[in-house]
Amino acid sequence: MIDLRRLSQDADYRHGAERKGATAENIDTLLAAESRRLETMQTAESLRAASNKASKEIGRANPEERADKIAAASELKQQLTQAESDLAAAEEEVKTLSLEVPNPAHESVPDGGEEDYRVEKTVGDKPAAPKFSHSELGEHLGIVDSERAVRMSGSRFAYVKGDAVRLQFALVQWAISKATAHGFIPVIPPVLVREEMMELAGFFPTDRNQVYELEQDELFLIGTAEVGLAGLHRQERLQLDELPLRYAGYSSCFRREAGTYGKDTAGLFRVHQFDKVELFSYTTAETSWDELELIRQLQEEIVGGLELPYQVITVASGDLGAAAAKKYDIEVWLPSEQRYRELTSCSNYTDYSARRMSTRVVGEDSTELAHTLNGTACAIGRTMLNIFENHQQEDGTVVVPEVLRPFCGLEVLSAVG
RNA sequence: GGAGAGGUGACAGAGCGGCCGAAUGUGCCUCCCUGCUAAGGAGGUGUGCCUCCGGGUACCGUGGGUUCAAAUCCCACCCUCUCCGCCA
Repeated sequence: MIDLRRLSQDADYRHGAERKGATAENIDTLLAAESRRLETMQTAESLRAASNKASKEIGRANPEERADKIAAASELKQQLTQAESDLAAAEEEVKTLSLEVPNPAHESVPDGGEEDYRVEKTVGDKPAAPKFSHSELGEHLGIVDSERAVRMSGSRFAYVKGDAVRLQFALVQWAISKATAHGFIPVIPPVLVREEMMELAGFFPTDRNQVYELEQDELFLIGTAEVGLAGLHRQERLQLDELPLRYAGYSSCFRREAGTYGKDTAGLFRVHQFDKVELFSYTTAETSWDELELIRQLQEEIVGGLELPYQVITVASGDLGAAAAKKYDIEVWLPSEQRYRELTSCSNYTDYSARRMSTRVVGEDSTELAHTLNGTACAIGRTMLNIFENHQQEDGTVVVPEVLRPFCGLEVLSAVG
């Protein structure tokens, strides 16, 4: 949720929201609704004050005065009921309209849409197309079996087998050890959550059709560990000296991938179920921008440590999503497609998400909303497939990155069986 | 899945429909006393929102209801705990 007071008073803030697609009309309508809400709230509260006062007098009144006083209080109560329903309507309107206004973009974010990102840096050499694409390689070695998974569960599922499993666990261990070194606390969150948590974490209603629902139990399968980490300190007041609070959540993630028919159908690139280590930080307003850089740096350490060629981009304002004020993506060169594909991303949500969650920081002499950030430490499936291609030798064998060897004891991936 | 108990402030734990934002105890903060510490004494100690900065208002698991008035009565839901069953 945006800061309505600031939206009405801070021109830069307002401009940031407009850069993300909120129209002047959206904003003015919202602000008008907000001032109506404040007005009706004041009316309702003063009526309630009068009503409370009248009620208290009844308790102290003589028996013979009671009837009159009750009648008078009853009259006030009717007015109050009306005022309260006006207020509820005004609040509803503000709530609905505020969903249309995204978290303002940071000044360093370029204008434009999906294509208008800014490349911040490029690292590593881009290999030529490999002998096997990642999906061919998986089938070739028998370590990713999509064909049988179709029988089991349908398209966009896979059996991961043999050395791919060992590689997966090595990646998890490696990523978590890197994150831990930066103070991130490892967490395994629940993968099934209530509807309310999906809303509070900002995934509902927007991404509702991307989420699996277990109707019988009214629970939802998370699409990322971010859900559990964002909700960890809901309605809590964090102490300034315990910040930043950093978490690295490891979980399976489930996505329906609605509306992606025909895209990336082969291999592990886009599947309904995958594992991921997700970073999440709670900070103050003063430190969140530094924290974003820290997360990005950690992500680069991970991707770079795996010796994958990548570029870092700053996502343009129109492609940010509602919550992010700024977002970096790390895109890895995928040799079979001869282009960069997204592997990780990290965002500063500033206070937008914390406002909805009511996560606050108690300072020296004031309490303010926390700033939250999140980022991918390692999307296992996608990282593996990037290794399959970028570390593939001319003969089609795949060399395991140095840093993972202590964790899996493999130098080269072998075929199953 | 079956049976029962319960959800009140940092914690423990009271609370007749009005004088309850809520006793009391512990903890915490300030001060006094005191070689130090402990003990003892005095005062203070929740959060959100609105504000003409005087205040006002809301919150006792959540949401409804009854009433002039609800922590207190009614309904539904959620959660926790105990026992039994099942189980990685």
